[in-house]
Amino acid sequence: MRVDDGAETPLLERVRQLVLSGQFPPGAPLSEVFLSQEFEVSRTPIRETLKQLQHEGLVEIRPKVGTFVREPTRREIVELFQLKEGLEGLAAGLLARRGNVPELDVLERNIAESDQATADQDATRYAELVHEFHRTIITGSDNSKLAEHYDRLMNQLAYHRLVLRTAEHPGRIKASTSEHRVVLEMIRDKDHFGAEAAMRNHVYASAREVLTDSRTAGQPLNS
Amino acid sequence: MRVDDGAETPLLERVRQLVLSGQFPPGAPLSEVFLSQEFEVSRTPIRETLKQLQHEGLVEIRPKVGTFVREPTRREIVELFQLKEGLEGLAAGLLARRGNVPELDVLERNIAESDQATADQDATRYAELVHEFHRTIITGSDNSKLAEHYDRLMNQLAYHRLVLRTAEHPGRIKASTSEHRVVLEMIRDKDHFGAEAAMRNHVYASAREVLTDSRTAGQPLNS
DNA sequence: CTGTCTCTTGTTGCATGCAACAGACGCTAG
DNA sequence: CTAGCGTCTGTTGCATGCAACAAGAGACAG
Repeated sequence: MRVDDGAETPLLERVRQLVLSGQFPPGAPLSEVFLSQEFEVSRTPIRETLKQLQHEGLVEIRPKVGTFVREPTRREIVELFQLKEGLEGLAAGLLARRGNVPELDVLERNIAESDQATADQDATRYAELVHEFHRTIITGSDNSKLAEHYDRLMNQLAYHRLVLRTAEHPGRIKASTSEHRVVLEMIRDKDHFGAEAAMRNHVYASAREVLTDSRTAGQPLNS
Repeated sequence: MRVDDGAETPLLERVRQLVLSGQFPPGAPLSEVFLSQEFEVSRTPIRETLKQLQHEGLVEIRPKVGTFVREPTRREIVELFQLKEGLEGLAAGLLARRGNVPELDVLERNIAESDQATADQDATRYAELVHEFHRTIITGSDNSKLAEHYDRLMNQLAYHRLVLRTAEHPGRIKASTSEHRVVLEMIRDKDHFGAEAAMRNHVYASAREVLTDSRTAGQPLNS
């Protein structure tokens, strides 16, 4: 089960991508009639979709006024990263307790491929692999509710938009992969305390990277 | 900001209470027309409400078939308690870092009142206070996103229904209040590692109590 | 008696119409 | 020039109509 129901409504996905694409600046109005024309459906399903997106924190619905693209404030991003640290740490700890599960080999391969991508200077592929590593930790925790909340969190963070910027720091890349390796080692040792701590340190470090970077880069992270 | 939008729609709250009240057994159908008559609104707002409740995990919408009351499986309850442990632990740690904030005095008073309620054998009041203690930890973490996810989690757990059963174990009550005291002490000492650990231990212990109790009690926790 | 096919009924999913409201613009008075 | 007021447009919120679909009952053949 992913973020909403069993079979993700294509419409929800499409509208979400539209707002995540960034082609609407924050604060831009998303009128129901406009979207219904854009996606060739009636206002009713658009309405339902917008409510979901509001719930995910991607848009803001001002009652009787309209729906607007919402960019998280800097403070919210900090909060979300704190949560991310907690959830991923929890997941790593749970995964460590599970012993030898196939996810561990997936992580192993991920690290190997990450090394390869680093050698190839393939930043895009590297970003993908990072995402995959973290996602595997989550699914490997074997806790569907945790996964649900995590997906929700990542949607709110619009994570890929953030991580692309940091993927260009070569120093960070090396450190990050090394941290991944430590996490996996701890998990293999069934050291769930260590795994949780290592994962949290890793998330914390990457969050710091993203936040300090975006501050200087003057991205439109309002407030 | 609470669980959904700024000003909680009364309808959502009312329908949620209806399904949480337990007067519909799990699996019972919730037809839109029935609810629309029950609450004297049209099907459209009912529909939106049901989608929200599905998202909260309280009902299951089988497309083209209908909406049904959903009781979390035992496995899901375990998962939710794992999450609860993580989130509340995280919150306690964050609160500990904040130094002297008014929430600490609220917690202090809460413990005092809990002692009083214990002396008075007032189980209902005690359950309230427990809930309040945990909620204060959350708000005291000063992380609105954490609070959002927490509220969502608690809705899924239908927590009060569970905790009422455990409130009758006098031994557990004493231990629980004592654990609360330890948590507060750690927070006052700004020992965020200790606070987090203490909080997690506490949540873990109470979860164990609830789960072992309900297993023997044969509550309708299916699966 | 059992398996299958059809039909019927109840339900959802979506489109659309209408009323109510928020906000902006322009006009007027001071 | 400015403050205040009225109107007007665009938008949402909700009600309702209609088509499509799923599941169950019943009949019928084997």
